[in-house]
Amino acid sequence: MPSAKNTPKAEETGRRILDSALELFREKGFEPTTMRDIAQKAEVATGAAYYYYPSKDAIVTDFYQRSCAEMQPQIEAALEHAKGLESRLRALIGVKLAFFAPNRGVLRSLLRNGADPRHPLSPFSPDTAAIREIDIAWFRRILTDCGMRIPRDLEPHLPGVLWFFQMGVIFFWVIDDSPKQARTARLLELATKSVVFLLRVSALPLMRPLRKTALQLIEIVKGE
Amino acid sequence: MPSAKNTPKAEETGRRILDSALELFREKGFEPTTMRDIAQKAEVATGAAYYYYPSKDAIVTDFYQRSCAEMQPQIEAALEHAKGLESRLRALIGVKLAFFAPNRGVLRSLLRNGADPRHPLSPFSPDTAAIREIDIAWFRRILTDCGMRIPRDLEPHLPGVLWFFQMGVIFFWVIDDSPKQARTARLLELATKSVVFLLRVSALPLMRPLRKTALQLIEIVKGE
DNA sequence: ATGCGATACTGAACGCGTTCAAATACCTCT
DNA sequence: AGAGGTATTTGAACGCGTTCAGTATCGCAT
Repeated sequence: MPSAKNTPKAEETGRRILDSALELFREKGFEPTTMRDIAQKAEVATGAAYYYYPSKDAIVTDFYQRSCAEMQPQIEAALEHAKGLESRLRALIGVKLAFFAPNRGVLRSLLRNGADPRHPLSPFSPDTAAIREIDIAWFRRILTDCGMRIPRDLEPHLPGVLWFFQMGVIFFWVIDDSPKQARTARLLELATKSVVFLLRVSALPLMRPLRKTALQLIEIVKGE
Repeated sequence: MPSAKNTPKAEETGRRILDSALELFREKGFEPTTMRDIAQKAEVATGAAYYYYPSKDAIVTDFYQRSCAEMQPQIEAALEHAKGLESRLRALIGVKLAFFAPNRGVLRSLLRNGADPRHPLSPFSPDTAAIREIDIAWFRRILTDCGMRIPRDLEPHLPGVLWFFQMGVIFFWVIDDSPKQARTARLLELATKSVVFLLRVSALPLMRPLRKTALQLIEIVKGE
């Protein structure tokens, strides 16, 4: 949201800046597009963009936030058509990849500053906590709905772990330069299968010590 | 190597630029340090640095390459004192963390452009292939020396997988802001144990189908 | 209508990484 | 010693993201 300006005219200007930016990003990529380009296309002065967005990166963040909102009904619909944990996981991640497909390059610039939670643009930063929570809630819902027996100790962490898994897939996807990102498609297929399998066997009594170790690792990475 | 200048005087200038840069990086961080700062401290004109280094980032790359060379004997020594796969893995990774400890922030800037193999600074880029190969060779050696039975099909991929594991630890380490990076220490301990355990069970006949799946995942990620 | 405060916008300027034409230092051969 | 060429060094200039002191525009109470 372009800093939530009140008047209709201002909102219009904000949209024009966002739309111009995204079009240019898609056209020539994030870095080659200059703020002067964006302002010119939106028919405002260079500085105007900064009245609406604190930085060039913030435009991408805004795009990402809007996208998340837009995707909610699509995710809902996709989960309607898919039953079972595995196909639902695939569906959930698939919706996101399909949605972002025209803007893969834009997303890449967002993940540039990667996993450093210090950087406000990172998917792990406090600034993006709200979006992250919404995302994680979907995984939580899928897990509780699937009727599968989930070990008590693992349960609270699993949505976050699956979200992390999803981020990995998305990360691979933005980098994947195989034709039509075919490698990502194969990865998603096989990795989802594997994740569900691991989840299944993790409930076996025999697997208790292994599960406890995994749990410890999760806790270390999460930082208590 | 500062573009391999021949005369002694030029080499001296190159070193002065590198040393000034590293000192400033350590002192105030990578981004706050400007090329003008570096040049001034090295007592040359602003442009001179670019005669030796094509970019600010390249200074960090050079530092990284020199570090790798310097670490070789230390690694050799560490492996002398450690026996067994697990403790050797820990020792190998431990040497790197200890070596880079005074320059953790500098390394962070190197990993900023993270995992995009398109970016020349990435540890996965073609430009850094030489260093990567040296690194992987150590893992290969540890594996062959440890006398453990390694499944034939997994064998060619394992050094690369362990190297990837190491990169994960290093990545976690540079962003770990717990006191004295205690979390990384615990992660290294537990994760190394787990990796060796997984390797051990992967040879069990019962695990064949699981291993084949893992193999497929590795091949997808490696890109054939 | 008039004035006034907030909102929306302007464009010059800043500091950055980087480039480059020009100047200088150095070496070699006669 | 001097000419010519290469290696090194200079510092102004460029384009970028960003900032900011100012200007215009608008809604509204008087």
